Amino acid sequence: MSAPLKLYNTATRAVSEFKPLVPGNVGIYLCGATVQAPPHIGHVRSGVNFDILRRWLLASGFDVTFIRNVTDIDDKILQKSVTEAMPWWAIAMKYERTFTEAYRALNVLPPTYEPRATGHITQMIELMQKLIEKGAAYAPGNGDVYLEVRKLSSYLTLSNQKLDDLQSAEDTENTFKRDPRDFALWKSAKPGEPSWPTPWGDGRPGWHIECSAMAHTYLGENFDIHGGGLDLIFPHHENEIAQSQAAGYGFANIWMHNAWVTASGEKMSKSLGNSLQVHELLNKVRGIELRWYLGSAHYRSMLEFSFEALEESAVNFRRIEGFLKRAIEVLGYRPDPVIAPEFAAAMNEDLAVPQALALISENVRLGNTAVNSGDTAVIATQASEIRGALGILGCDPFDPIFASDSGVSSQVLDGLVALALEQRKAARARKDFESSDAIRDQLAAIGVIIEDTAAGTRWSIN
RNA sequence: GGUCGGAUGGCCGAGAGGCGAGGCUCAGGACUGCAAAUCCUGCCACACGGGUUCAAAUCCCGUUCCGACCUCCA
Repeated sequence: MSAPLKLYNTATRAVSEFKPLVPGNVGIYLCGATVQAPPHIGHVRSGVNFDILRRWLLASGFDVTFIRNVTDIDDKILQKSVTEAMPWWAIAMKYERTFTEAYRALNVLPPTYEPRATGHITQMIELMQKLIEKGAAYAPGNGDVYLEVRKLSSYLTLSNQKLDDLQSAEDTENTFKRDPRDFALWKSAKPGEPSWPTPWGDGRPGWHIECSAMAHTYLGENFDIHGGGLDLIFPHHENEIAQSQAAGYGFANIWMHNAWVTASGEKMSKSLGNSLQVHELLNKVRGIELRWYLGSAHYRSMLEFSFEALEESAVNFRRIEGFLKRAIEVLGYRPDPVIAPEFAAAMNEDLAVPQALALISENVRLGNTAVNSGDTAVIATQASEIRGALGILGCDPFDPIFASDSGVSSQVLDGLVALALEQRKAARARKDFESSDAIRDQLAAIGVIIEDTAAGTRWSIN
């Protein structure tokens, strides 16, 4: 490829050339879901954004090891366990499935591995042991284990804060901390809650330890990219860095954070709560259209959600899809995906998807003009470039994951529509437009849209 | 209080000293029996006040407004 890939690094607040630790290989750790509720579109925006990164790295010739964790134990899961009267592990699995389904509906590639927190207790204990040995962490004796942040040589470098400037936590009930800013690596067992044995007593993981342990397990002491939502910078990622570096690991080279989905300017999870769940929106638009929408803004920009914007975005996508369908009808085959140099240049500039979208629009325009004039060479070129771009964005309509059902039922459908179109054609031939329009209206009423073209009448399902 | 990010045409959304972003909507036009689809044309915006410059949405200074995080939110 021509120009090198450049990425924004939250740690340096700058866009710089991406150089993997091992040439040709990229290790990515993405903070995945805490499975305590079904995913809303903010969750999957993160999934989609990093999926685009992954696909682009793959297309650029890298081998990518992509780790996306599932945090299947935390306070809220335990709360849900009470309110939903189910074991905590059943809650976790129930919601993990909803995430898996959402990712699948949006064509987010399955990670190379998807570790669960509770499957890595051993690694967490090892990490804590190391931290205690090095004097970075302490076990006050009640079963908790804390990281002593005052002792760290550096802390809060990612969020650029000063320890003393932080508003102190309100809950002063915890008297086991040496400093209110120390955070729990491990929490002592409370009655009725799940726990695992450790040298310091029975308990369960704190929030941050699992990611450090799992990233270390699968990607090693140093790896290339760590990603997640903007809101994870502090405390989650700061604490991951603190733990890992105190243990002597280099940890992540580049930190990437996606911005939120907002509504009326506010972070969606605040203003709309859980109302924008993925499965709800999939009743309004197809998965490929929702993905197109979520991927269309730059990953570091807030995406201002509205149903109108979603619908507009879907209309835009259907125009692209419409050209591809027409192109294939004219050509008689599916042009193979090709990565246009301009598209590559845009993607290499910190994944400038909006610029890439403008290029696709140009491709569509040129392609449609070529369809009108019958210039098959141009049609093929434009269609190939569009498919190449859509493939990276995870929105290729011919991706099998988006394939609509085929088989017997669609054969019958083809036949029925063809029958109706024959009738209409006959009516038009005898200038009986009243009848022909009636057929068109009736088809439209059941969701079959028809278009008369120079090459004949084509139809599609609305 | 600390840290970080915004403010762009009716809407979404890029860009970042001069050269049209793009999409959606809308208004004309071409094509069509009429539609639909498609193409063409138009709508020329950058929170406010100063300044620098031949030239500022873009740089500098100041102001206003909005949002996020501050120890279990993507």
